[in-house]
Amino acid sequence: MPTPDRTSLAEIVEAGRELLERDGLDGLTMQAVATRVGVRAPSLYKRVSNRDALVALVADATLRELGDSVDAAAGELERDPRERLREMARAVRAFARRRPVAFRLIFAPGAELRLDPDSLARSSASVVAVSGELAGEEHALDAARTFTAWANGFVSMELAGAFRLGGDVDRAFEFGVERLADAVAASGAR
Amino acid sequence: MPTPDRTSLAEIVEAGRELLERDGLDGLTMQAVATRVGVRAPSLYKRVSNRDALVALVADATLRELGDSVDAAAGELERDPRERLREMARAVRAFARRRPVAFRLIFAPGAELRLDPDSLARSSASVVAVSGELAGEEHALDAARTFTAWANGFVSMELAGAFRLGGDVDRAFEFGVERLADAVAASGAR
DNA sequence: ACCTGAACACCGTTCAAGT
DNA sequence: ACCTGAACACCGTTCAAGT
Repeated sequence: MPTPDRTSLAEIVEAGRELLERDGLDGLTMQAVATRVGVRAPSLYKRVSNRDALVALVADATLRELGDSVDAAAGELERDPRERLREMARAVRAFARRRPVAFRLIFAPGAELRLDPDSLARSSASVVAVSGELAGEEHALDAARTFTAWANGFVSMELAGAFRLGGDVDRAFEFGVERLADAVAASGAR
Repeated sequence: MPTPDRTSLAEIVEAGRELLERDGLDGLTMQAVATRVGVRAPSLYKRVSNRDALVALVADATLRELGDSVDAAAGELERDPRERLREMARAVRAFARRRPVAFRLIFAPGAELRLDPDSLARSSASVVAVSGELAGEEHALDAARTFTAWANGFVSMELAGAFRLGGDVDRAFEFGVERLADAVAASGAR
């Protein structure tokens, strides 16, 4: 005899995202998620195979949101590609500040977490496009990887509190964007 | 009546490092460490205040080792700074492959982990020095941060399996080193 | 068909009792 | 002064029993 559903996968993932940001990865427990969606912990296993799978779903949702933010920042095709690259870098940094815990989860996951290739592809599409404009099509992928590595690395180090030698971190960020744009553009000129 | 020590802090940290690499952060349990050093879990609390503190000691030991590797790769002062920068980047990548779990732990720590400022300073000294040679003293710190962000970002993404769009990752790495060296050197010319 | 309480194995941590 | 067993609170996960 059927019972009406008392929760849903989407609600569970959303609860996971909120708990992750509020209480860290350790605070994302099955019991806390269950309480938040109004159910007992064992019931979660009807929708999710285990905690790691739930963490992966949370990471994937965040990766897609990041991809959308960067896409939006990339803006119109007509604009100066350097300006678009700059805006994309700022969007990554703003996103990391909005969801610091999830950002770390995506870019330095535990060994078990495998990000969905489709989500990865979507999240990098606009970076590859702008990089191609700057560096030329045959260097688009290498240039996109160089830029993405710098942006994620900078933001990760900032979140980790690794910039402790003084100096102005905002200025270092803007310095980096301009140098990266130059570097990538230079490669197109060869 | 005193009892002879059956273990030491150094031995505990070393056991933690081995377990971390072998079984991941989740495998670094107080019980596993205790077994490995031949003691019961409660005894560990004589030398370490709790598990997080032990994890921090493990991270710090790894950060110092990374700093030493990069220093060694920086080599002689007389050599071409671009070549030195290249070797330093390769040293970071080699280190990450040797200790992937610990590398991730350092660059995307959980919220609680604070790296020791002294260890951070030591590990970045030679990068700042070489960057200063390339970019000029007044841009040394910004340039070092740009380079370090790229190197750590690239290696972290590689470890996370984030480069899935095909293409040659080794080539992307070498492309990145050359572009970063150019970018940083260009800033010295202004 | 979904939900629950009970149960199991495991973990971090504390503490009184041993030597 | 260090080490231990026992205990507590907590977690992930399974499963038989309820509706």
